[in-house]
Amino acid sequence: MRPLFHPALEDIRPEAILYALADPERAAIFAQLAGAACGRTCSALAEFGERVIPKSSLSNHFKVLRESGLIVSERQGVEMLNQTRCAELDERFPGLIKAILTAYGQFPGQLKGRTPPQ
Amino acid sequence: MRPLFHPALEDIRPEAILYALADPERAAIFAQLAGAACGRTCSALAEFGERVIPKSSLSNHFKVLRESGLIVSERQGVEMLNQTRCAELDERFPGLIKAILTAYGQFPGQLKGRTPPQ
DNA sequence: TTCCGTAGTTCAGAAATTCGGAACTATTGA
DNA sequence: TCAATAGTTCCGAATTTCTGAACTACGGAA
Repeated sequence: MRPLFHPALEDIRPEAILYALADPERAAIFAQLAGAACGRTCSALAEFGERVIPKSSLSNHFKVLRESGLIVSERQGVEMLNQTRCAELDERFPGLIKAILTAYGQFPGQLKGRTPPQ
Repeated sequence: MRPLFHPALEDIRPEAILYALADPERAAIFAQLAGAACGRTCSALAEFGERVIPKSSLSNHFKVLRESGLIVSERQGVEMLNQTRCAELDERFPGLIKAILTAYGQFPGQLKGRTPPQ
């Protein structure tokens, strides 16, 4: 298992962010992470409406989000804890993440992940 | 030659916009259109740094931009005049287009299209 | 220490998408 | 009618995406 790669803030590229969030499943995962108070595991975000995302696909989604610079993942025992890099990102690309999440937010049917438990 | 399709404003989807602009070539084309005072033809935007974009690829880029709702294309004699739908889009997805163009703008090497003649 | 269960990663082949040259269509002007 | 220009469509090759199956990593129980 190779160590997880996280790009430095200055290496984050806009096209990678747009690519990562152009997939509604990934956008839903990211939106849930952005809405959660604390980090969340991969498997906690495996539902997208009716569909249960296969775990290899889910793993790949997290990899894309991580390597594009949108999230940080940290191993916590058996699980991975994932968190957004929203604050950093907003410094680098002002308004970008918020505008994207707002745009998706206008499509109630679009971000179909399970509502995070409070 | 089938007639050109342009989605209605309310049918424009955020994932389509992100997908279209996740490609640096398309983003460069769009940025130039956004910066131009008047509409521009396809062939006027065929350069991306060193590379000359093949015309079938260029045609496809314009199709993707058009069908995602980012531009309108109108035949003007032999040519096509292309313009952005920035104003409309900003109403629907506030701040989105500007944030994306600003993000790309931070990478001088990224948007390599030819500078439009004044 | 070994074994088991859970969480996530990696691999590999199938399916889908993208790329771009060549052929085609549309329009204008001679 | 013909030639030239601008852009589109077609289609095969190359690349990318998807996902089941096998694998790795870690923790807990005995």
